[in-house]
Amino acid sequence: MDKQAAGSQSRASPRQLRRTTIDDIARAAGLAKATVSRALNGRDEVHPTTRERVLQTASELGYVPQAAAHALRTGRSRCLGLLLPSVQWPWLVDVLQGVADAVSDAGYTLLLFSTAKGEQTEREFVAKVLPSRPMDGLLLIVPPGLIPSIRDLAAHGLPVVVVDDRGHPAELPSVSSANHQGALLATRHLLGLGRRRIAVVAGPMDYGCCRDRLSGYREALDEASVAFDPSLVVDANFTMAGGRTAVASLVARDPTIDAVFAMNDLMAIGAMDVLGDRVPTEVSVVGFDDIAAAELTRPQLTTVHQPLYEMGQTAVSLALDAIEGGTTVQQNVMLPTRLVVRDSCGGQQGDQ
Amino acid sequence: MDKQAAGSQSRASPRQLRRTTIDDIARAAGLAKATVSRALNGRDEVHPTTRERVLQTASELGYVPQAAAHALRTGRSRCLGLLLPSVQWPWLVDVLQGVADAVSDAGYTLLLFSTAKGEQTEREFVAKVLPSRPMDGLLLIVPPGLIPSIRDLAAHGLPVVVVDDRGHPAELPSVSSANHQGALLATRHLLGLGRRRIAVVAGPMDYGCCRDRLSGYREALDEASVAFDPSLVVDANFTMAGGRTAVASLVARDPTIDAVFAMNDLMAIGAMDVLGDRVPTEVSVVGFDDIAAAELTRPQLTTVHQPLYEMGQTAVSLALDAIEGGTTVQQNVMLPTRLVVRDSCGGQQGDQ
DNA sequence: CTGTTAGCGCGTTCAG
DNA sequence: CTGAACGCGCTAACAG
Repeated sequence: MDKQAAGSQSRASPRQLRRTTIDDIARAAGLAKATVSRALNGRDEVHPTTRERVLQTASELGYVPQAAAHALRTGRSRCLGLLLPSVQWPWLVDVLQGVADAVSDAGYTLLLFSTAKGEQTEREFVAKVLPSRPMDGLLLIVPPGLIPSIRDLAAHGLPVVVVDDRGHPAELPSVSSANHQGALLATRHLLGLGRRRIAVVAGPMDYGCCRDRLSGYREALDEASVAFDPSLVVDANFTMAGGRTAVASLVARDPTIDAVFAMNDLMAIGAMDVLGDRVPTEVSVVGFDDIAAAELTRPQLTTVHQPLYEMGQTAVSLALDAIEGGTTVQQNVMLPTRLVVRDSCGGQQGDQ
Repeated sequence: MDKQAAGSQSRASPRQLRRTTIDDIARAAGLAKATVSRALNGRDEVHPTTRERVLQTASELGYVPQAAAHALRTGRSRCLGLLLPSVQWPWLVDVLQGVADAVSDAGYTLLLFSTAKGEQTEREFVAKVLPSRPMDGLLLIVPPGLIPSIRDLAAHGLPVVVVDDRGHPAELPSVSSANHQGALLATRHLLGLGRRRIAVVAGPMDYGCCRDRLSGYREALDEASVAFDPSLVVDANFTMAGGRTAVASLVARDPTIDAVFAMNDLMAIGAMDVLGDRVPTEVSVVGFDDIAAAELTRPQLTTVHQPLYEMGQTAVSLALDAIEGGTTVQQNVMLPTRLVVRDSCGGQQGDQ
């Protein structure tokens, strides 16, 4: 009994027409399914004439391979997953766009997972979503905490690429930017302007990027023979509000501060908020990331540019290499940063 | 070379290479695949004891259903697609987060497609990605141009929800915000401040939202018996740069302008750039969207708040209704807007 | 209530 | 070079 009998619409509703399958095109071309499959995928040798006939009727019938069937049979879905905390972190959108474009260029589909809803979401992701294997590779932009459970999955054969934070022993392929170098440039710039009491508004120190940025700061200080003063470093949480309270308490207890190096732009903006008119004449402020908003503040924010879009692209190509090359090539790519001088430090154009 | 090799230890080690299938758990529990499937999905009546046994051994074996197989068999993938121009439009990230959270809450997976790379990408999406059916429903945030081809797909049974722009005859389910009302509130606010020469920096008029915002502006003018002057309306493209040039040319040819209503925040910020110190004393500026950056400018931008996150959530639930209800319920949801008074208009706190 | 039997659409053995 | 089978993992028809 064939419920396939296309003629009889058992349902009255205007449901979709039956999709054309390789079987349809085989019948139309007077060939076998197998031949059609081969011609379409170019896997085996097929007679040029036959191949042409297949391609012809395939396009006539408007054939499009069915993702689910292909995935079931081959075990690969041509999907890439991206796990991130929240798209509302401004620097993330550029990475995301880079990922999205690269994924699309490669003929893949992007699966987006946000853990904004908290740890519950993370656990579910690791326990349920991941093992259902809806993706061939996974890009990770997450706080350090989640990584261990992910590493297990990587060990089971899922290519994983970590973006932005290689604070963890670099066991996983990763893409980061030159955090140390960026902080070095920023601090040198401040020192070049004559600043000596340079406060640091730090991010959480379990982030590798934060540790690297701090070491860059210290290296610049060393170069200039300025002593490192731990009391000038205050921890915050990457938010504007965090930057505000950090700087407020900082200047309250030490009025000699003449510069602020914030480990991201949001905190730098918060700092400028608190400092008000003292920026840039009395106090210089420099940020990190170069998010779009850095041009919106008055004065415009001098900051360390991270090649976020390119980081996204690179992460994708690393994952694709691992997937298509089959090899889990261990690779840790670091992209350069550069200082973008705007108005929040005073002085004239300089550096680079 | 031999991926089978690991099979030797697959029994002893808890990290089996071969994924456990419904078949494994059937064998382990001494039941048939079908029974296991029923117990797991709760579709048919299963004896409580049996069900318990199945659940038990399933969790012992660490069973997780395989997405591809389920999708092939059922025809549904529990995936929702989101098509958008570029995540770099600031207002979009809030919508995106709302979508991402709601999709995840529903136990679905989010597929993200960006057409930032241009029309080429759009065509490929409609021609290749969509018909491969990797998703059960599609959320659309796009320029008006793409809609027609999408409507065809909707007619073939794919639930589609349009976000933000219902300029097209409302044939598709949609989520929008009260654009007319928002513009009305904004313009009233300006008029209440004594402004009479209110320029409009418009977006492209093929967007329904822009037409609605213009009509709101005009209604407020009518209420106040202020004549509508077409020469005060200038088209721009939703960007900061566009806002700058629009306002520059506007004030050049008409120095009497005492307010600017920009149809989005980016253009409003561009306007403030050009107007400089004249804001807010001589010229008031009001925007639309209430993006995060609206609080970053000095003066802070007074603007019309759109419930972007909620719009994303709502779009998802509309799509889910259509998918799970089976019915293509025609629904057009409009969420309220409100005026957020900050500093860019001068005067005192007022209004709504 | 449960087991048996068929496929979903595709790629990949095997024969010919 | 092509065709006929088989099966990926799962659910939906029928029996029993």
